[in-house]
Amino acid sequence: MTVRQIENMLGLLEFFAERREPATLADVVRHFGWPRSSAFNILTTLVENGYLYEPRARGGFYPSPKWMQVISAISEAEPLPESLARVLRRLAEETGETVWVSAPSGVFAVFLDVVESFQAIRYAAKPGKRVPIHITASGQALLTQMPPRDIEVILNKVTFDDSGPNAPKSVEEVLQRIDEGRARGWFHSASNYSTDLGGVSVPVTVSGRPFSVTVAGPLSRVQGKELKHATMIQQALAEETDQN
Amino acid sequence: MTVRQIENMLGLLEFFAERREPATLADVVRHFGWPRSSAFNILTTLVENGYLYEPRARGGFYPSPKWMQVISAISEAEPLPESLARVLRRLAEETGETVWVSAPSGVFAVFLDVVESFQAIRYAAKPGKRVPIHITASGQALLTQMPPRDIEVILNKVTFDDSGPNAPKSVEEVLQRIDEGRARGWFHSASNYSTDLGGVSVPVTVSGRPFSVTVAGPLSRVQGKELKHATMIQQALAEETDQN
DNA sequence: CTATTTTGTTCTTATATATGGACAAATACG
DNA sequence: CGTATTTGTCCATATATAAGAACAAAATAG
Repeated sequence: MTVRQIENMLGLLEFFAERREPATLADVVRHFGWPRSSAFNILTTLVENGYLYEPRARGGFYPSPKWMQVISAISEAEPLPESLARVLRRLAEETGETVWVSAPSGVFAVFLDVVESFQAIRYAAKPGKRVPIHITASGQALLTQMPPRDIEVILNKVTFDDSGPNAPKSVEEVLQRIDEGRARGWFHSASNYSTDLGGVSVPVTVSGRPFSVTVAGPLSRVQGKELKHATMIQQALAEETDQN
Repeated sequence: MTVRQIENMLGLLEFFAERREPATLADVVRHFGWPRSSAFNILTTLVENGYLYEPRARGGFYPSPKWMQVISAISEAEPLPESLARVLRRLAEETGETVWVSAPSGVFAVFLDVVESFQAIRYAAKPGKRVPIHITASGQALLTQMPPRDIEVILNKVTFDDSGPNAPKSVEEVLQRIDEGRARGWFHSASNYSTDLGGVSVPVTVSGRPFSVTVAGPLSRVQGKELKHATMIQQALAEETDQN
């Protein structure tokens, strides 16, 4: 079961991130269609805890710097390695496609950082996006770095429901693709999950944590470039990171 | 009424900010004493929305970089003016006391940024802290920058419940102190709100937004230094900000 | 200055949901 | 390798709470 009020408040945060200026109670109500009293309760809760304030005296609410204080404490403790950020920037330039770093999260791979392609037709994704770990290139590149026991546990829980046309259809097929990818040094996907999306992913371990770096775009544009992209990723990783 | 689930999730965030490493469901339950199923629901909600992930495959949950993405979008839009940050750092050094910038928030003044004194006995405060706008020096320095109409509306709503020994006791007294402070160029408080706390605050408007800069510490240490501190704040503001 | 509309706030109750308990899966122990 | 313990997940229902309605205070229009 999901907690509605938490989703509401995440929605509110994203609302402010887009709007980028204070909003009144009425603005919030208009945007979300929430009952006034409910919106009022949400705003009040945030205000009383110091996470929302009224910058210009009766000119609406806006998230306070307290967020920054808390979040930066959190992300300084377990930061995305700077080397991977460099790799992303470099690959974005070299490939012209959307590139990202993922990490495992249960039966999913989460995107930790994304640099979107500048091209009009591109794979649009944001940090926090999750894709099934077993049928995507990003995911398989993560799985391959785990001890067999962990892989087994995770694959025990996956389903093959939301797969694309070219996705593996059983745990055995997944294990086979992992073996292939491991031997090859990179993983690829062609409409495994999102139709018409093709991508190449390379596993990398930085300070003991498993990541994968992926380059992806519309199939029409990336097909045939798998080896080229894989090599670019590997080279970028080799040159930008020390401990690998 | 306050929304419990939102407070829970703020608590969770602060828990991670202190802990600085992944926590399992069991860790969370132990810390908060929540029922397992409830904690599970909260974690699940955050995970499904991409705000929490499992960095090391079955090694607990941790907030994802998605927080950073959203929060930095928010705080870039309405940042604390860099000039005020400089003022704070300088005053912290010069005075050796705790210093902060506040902004209005309804009947409260919120602390936007704080630099705590390094001394053992000091006023300890964090961004997000709120104090009554009408009985504190920080608050009065904000009020003095508002049009009379706004002041009237705000003072209509205040109460004199949680006042310290030296606090003004009526709206008239507040208005009088504001007049005095405005004439003097700075506001001061001696046990107005927190007993034994003394402080001096100076109003400043940056790009149309009202702020106040405050220096405060234990009464025993700051008493008699009001004018000195006020002058230091004014000088720092004059030298570090252009548009004032 | 008065009437009208908008915005913020309080309260009660029907309704959504937090929770206890029961289960399953994984890990630790003997 | 079998048993005990810990951890994660599901579900029905008693309980907390979200939301409608009604009010008050400001802002805006006339």
